Amino acid sequence: MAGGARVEAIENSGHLDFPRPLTTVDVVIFAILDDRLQVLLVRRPAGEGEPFPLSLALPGGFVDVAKDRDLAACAARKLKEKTGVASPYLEQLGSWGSAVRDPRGWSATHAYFALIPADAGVLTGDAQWHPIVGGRLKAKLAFDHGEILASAIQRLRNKVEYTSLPAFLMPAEFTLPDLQRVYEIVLDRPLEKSAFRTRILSADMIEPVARMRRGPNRPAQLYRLKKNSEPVYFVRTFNPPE
Amino acid sequence: MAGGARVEAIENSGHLDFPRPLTTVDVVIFAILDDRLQVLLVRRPAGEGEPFPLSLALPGGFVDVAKDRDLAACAARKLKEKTGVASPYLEQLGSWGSAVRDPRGWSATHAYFALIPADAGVLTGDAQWHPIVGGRLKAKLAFDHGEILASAIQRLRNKVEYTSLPAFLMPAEFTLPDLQRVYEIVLDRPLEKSAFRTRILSADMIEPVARMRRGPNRPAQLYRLKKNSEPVYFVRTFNPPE
DNA sequence: ACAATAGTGTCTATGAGACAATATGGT
DNA sequence: ACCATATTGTCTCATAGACACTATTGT
Repeated sequence: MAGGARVEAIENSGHLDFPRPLTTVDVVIFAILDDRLQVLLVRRPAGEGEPFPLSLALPGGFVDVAKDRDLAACAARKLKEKTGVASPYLEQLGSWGSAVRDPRGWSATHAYFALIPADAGVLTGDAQWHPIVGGRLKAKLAFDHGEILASAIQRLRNKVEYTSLPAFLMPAEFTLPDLQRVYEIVLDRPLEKSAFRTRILSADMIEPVARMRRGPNRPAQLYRLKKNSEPVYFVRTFNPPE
Repeated sequence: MAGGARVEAIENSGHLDFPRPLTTVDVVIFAILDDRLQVLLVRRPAGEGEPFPLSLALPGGFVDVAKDRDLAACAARKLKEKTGVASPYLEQLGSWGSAVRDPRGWSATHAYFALIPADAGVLTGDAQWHPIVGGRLKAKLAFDHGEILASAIQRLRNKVEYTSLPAFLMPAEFTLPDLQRVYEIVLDRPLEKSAFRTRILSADMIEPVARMRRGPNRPAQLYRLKKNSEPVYFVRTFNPPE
């Protein structure tokens, strides 16, 4: 911070009295629905002076210096408001700031990245799920939110290669084939069954529960995430194809 | 942005008229000097009303909405001012914002992370190198800069396990043993010679130049980074010990 | 019995770790 | 010749990929 910032006291006052950028927080919220990766988007308001009226945008908004203790709390609040989910996987994605990204002036947004289980929470208000097809969203988004979303998708795919992140997209109980399907949906390529099982089981991240999933075929063992739900890092990626 | 943010228009204008956080950019600049990883720090000014007077801090300062086109440009400017280096490896580290990190009020900083070669640039002004010993800095830093630095060290170490990042800490020409030494300094553990060479050479990130480094023993081939200096991601980490 | 999916085993390839062997300069 | 470091090779081990095989349910 502040190498040269001149802070003058109140009498000397007027200190810190230079223009400040607008400060917002936006959240990229992913879930798996209908066997697809989907992202939660809201529609911009149409009011007078609103930028990008009625465009789709990431949920987010201005930091409320009275209400938000810190950035992560602000992101968690926005997530809770839109989805009702209280303790998801939430990590910081990065920040985007420039003179031109918001027509109202120099602005910087702190972007977060959340994974929630398909069965968690209930949508509130104007938020809706939109599928990611072929690693992209069909629609154009307001501001630079398209860029932010692309960055989130890339980060997710990247991390899925070598971490247990998809576990946070799963419902409370799930089978190994379920989990593999989620990995495959995110990576958009098939994975090899036995290598997948070996990796996941030796990572010690899930534990079997006493029930099986039954269907018109051989039942499958149900698992749940182990308590300490930190993501696990594998020492190798899934070897990319080609 | 702005899903629910109530922007009150007085009629229509005067909106956006709520308190905004202070916005700064800080840069964690690493280099290898004296066979150690070092970070560039500045001393805080002592003036009236300055927070953390005379403490050590990361170089940085307020975003200048008149001068800085975007956050990355702001970070590059600050790096240039302190080191004279124009095009280093520069990536975003994350952002830290809260009501209490700066006594002057709610503030958010966008932290960047730079790697520069030992022989690049010349320090200007108040900036000085400080060694990282045992993965930590001895001194306490102003604000939450200790936390930001710790995060940068962790990110660096993490990425060094599976990327070619240390290449950006090297001078224009270097030998493979030089590069290995830098990896070892950052990771603070020895690496195995032949595995290291195989990995680096098969990554196609460096190319031999026509000269050798000569000394009191067998000469070593000099290499340089290949043109497109994107970092390379390996599919495995260096296997951690134990 | 059959279909369908769950789960295991076998074989090969790749690349890391350990460590030995060889190469090439200066002195 | 000898020292010191560079560079290469050999052997073993872990894990991914390919793919076949076995297991267990409902119908």
